[in-house]
Amino acid sequence: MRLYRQFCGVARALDIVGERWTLLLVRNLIPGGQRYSDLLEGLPGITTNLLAKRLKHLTEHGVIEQQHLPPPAASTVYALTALGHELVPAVLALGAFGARFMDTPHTDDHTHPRWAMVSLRRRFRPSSATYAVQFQIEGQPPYWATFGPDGIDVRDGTGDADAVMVASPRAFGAWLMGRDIRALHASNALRVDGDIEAFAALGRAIQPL
Amino acid sequence: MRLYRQFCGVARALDIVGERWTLLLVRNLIPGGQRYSDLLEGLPGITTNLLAKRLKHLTEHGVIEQQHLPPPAASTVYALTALGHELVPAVLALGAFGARFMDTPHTDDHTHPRWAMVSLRRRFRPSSATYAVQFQIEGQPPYWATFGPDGIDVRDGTGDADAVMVASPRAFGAWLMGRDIRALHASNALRVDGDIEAFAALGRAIQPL
DNA sequence: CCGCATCCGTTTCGATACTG
DNA sequence: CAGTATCGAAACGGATGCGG
Repeated sequence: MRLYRQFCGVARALDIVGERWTLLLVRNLIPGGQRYSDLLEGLPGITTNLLAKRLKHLTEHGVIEQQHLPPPAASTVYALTALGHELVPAVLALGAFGARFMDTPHTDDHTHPRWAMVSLRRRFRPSSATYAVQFQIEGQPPYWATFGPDGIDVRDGTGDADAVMVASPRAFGAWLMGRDIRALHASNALRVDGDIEAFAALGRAIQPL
Repeated sequence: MRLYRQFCGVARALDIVGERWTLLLVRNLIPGGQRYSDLLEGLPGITTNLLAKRLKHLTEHGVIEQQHLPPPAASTVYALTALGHELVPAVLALGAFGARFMDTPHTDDHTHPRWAMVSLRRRFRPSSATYAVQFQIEGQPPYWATFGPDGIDVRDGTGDADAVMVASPRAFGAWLMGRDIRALHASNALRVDGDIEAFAALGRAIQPL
């Protein structure tokens, strides 16, 4: 791999995460660690050899690490290290820039709930009320989010929640694009168990794109 | 050029500025527009064909534009558009990440005062006092900075200043690395005309790397 | 099936030479 | 000064193989 050899923070960062696919790989790990095959599925178009190469490269630079889950999980996942999490502001800042180009939707674009989950971190504006919610999106691992005056945290997993959304990726996407949660619930596009006001509050706190 | 084709802000951003050299080119334009040859000099290692290609690509996407300066300047410069300036937070965020790898200085790294000027934008912590200063670095175009409680602005050019630094790139670098301005001035490493307290205040407001 | 490694055609990049 | 043209080297994309 080629280095810029510049005594500059931006160049140093790009020496590590400037190659193709690398920052998207980091993006997908922000909510939590993932297995090799999960990453392949979440990065449509990447090839297996390149994914392996990027994983090795990021591991060597301390951005990610392999975590061996205890039995009976019997699986290893790649997860961001503390250093890797320092990249989150840069990923979100790039997302904020790129978001303005999302109004022209190329028809054959891939979509993925995980990318939208990450985008919540920059679209969220602190709200007065504090809630915890759970997302059960069809075909996806569960996501758990807590939000309030201090910001939002979205991550893989489950936990105590004021409300649980059970939805298809399509219905989840509609809600993220601004559709009212009560209207979606009333039309049976999705189901909410618990205090639906939690999702209504979150919806109001999310900025367009 | 290859697109990721993902409906995601991060991917959209990388479709535009994810190629090699592109974000470094943007970095060099943050203080102000530059000519083709200025960019070549400020991006050591880039080749002329690649610079031309990147300039065309960024122009097509509205990130930069050619500005034709009025006579007698008789020159055209490439400058960030309003859209291009929206990339500044992302560039600075990457710089903040990469800065932690600058403690291991590869001996053959290139250095450039312009990169350091850009880094001031993220290293500066709002100060109580408001000043305007001018940098006259040997072999470099003049830089003008204003700073105070609201932050800092560093850009190409000249203006009313409380103090003017006349220094070699090396002395300027020493000051940026934390050396006291009065000590440097006393040792004749550089010259300060005007209120030296302006540079002392700026030095105190700059975080290490 | 998961987690890669290998092979190979295509694209991009880097180095140099050259032109309006 | 401001690029364009050419060509070898490296990176990337796609398919396939292979051990646990």
